[in-house]
Amino acid sequence: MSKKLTSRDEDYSKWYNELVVKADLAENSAVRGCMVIKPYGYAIWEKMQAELDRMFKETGHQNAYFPLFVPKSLFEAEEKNAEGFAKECAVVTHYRLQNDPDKEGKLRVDPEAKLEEELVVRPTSEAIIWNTYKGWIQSYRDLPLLINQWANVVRWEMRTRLFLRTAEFLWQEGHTAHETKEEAIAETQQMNQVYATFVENFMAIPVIQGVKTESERFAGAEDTYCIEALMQDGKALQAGTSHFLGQNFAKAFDVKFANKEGKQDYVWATSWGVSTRLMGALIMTHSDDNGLVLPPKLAPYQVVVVPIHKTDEQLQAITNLSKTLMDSLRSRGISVKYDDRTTQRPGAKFAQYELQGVPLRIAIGPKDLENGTLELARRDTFEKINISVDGVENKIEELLTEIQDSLFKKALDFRDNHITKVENFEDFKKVLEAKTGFISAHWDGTAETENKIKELTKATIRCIPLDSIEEEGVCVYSGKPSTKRVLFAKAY
RNA sequence: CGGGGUGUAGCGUAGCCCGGUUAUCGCGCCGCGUUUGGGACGCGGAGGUCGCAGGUUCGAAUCCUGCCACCCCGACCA
Repeated sequence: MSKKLTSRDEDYSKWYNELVVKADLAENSAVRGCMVIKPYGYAIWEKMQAELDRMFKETGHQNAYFPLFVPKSLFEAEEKNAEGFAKECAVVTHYRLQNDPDKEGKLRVDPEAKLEEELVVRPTSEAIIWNTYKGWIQSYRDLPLLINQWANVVRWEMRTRLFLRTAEFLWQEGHTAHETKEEAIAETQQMNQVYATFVENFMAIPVIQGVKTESERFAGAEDTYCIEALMQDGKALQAGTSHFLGQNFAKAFDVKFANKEGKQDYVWATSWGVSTRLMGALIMTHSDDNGLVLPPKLAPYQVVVVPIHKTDEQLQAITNLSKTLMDSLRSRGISVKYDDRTTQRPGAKFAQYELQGVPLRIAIGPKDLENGTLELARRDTFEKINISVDGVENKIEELLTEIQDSLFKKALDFRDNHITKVENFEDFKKVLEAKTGFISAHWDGTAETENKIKELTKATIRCIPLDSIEEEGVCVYSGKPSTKRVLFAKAY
């Protein structure tokens, strides 16, 4: 009914869902828990993919592709990993349908076509990849093996949410093999840093780099590095993870190599991934009650031009002027869309592009034709200026940079204002209730305390920040001694 | 799988308690015209197995039974 979105303050979830649908990013599909990513949403994902892919290649990685199906026997080889994902696996048991003898026009699963061995639809690809790596690695000369795959994975979640948690999602997963423990750890850290750089510089989302506690660690990993972001509702979002897998998978899949001394040794492994969940982070970090706000580096088009006219002659003149301007902008690498639809009025177009988060909007009307000007409007601040067409390219370029920077600063301010140091459990609960956000507190290092706090407050340890300084303190819950603060928060 | 809720046009809904003849309204959609500097207006029009299956009744969107789906809160999770 209402063309406006539900306000963020009123109902954050509702706002989020409406925004995703109305900004034309994605919608729920008829398939349970799955999502249709619409062209506009996919265009943003493609920009993210392109930049990440570039960064992966710059750090020496190559792309490859592995099967969707993982035979159960391979899947269960690394026990902890299998156990961690077992509860959310889709499993293929048959390979054929047939006409149902009891129901005209219906099909049924052919009971004769049962697979010898069930196939697990990959919830992650360590198993199938490490089983393949066994054949690729014999010598230290084959190492390091630095491979990334762009793929879809399936995790049969109970409750799903557009982009943040869907039964099927798109991601990239890097899987590397190394000669030494040190090298593998360095790779794990490097890729976490790549993620942090990408998310901050490209998506304008500030993140905290850290290490997961044992209970939050990836199933089968020795150590999980992560980047954690803070959403506008004060909840944390895990935006990416990078795992040091030790020799767990090498041992499970018997991947040995001859080292320089001629001795057989197991390789050291890492895996790392980010998913379409980043789209959720993007939406929840920058958007407002008018819709999506996109950082210029991610916007499918950075500038939209809306002509305003009464007569065909005016439209023609505006189109001519716009073409020249757009050519000039495009030659500077700025993407522009020209919207001369006569089926929508200007106001409707303005509202639509605000909803879709286009960073800059240009309106050109009859008055501008006379004066040689145009109206330039910022999506993030709604600031409008009338400016001469001559030399406007410089101003546009400048504004795009400024918007990118100011989105990051705004998000950073918000994030930093929502990290609260807390010394006792009463304050812990108060801050979590009233202010929300991250809580920086001492923790005694035990899973027992971690679980108890989770049980009592729903807050989890998001990470032990990499830059956490050594300081004497006592655990916020147990009162036992502690040497470091960790970050707690309620999370998505 | 536990606790709560909802299913009426593409979307959002009224009607249901207290059964009654052609199922309400808004958005969107189609046609014609007038419009176009912030979500246009007028007139006309199309669109419905009222979630599904039974039952009660002269008559069911409305009452009863069973089933299904979805949403919210838990548990699980990138």
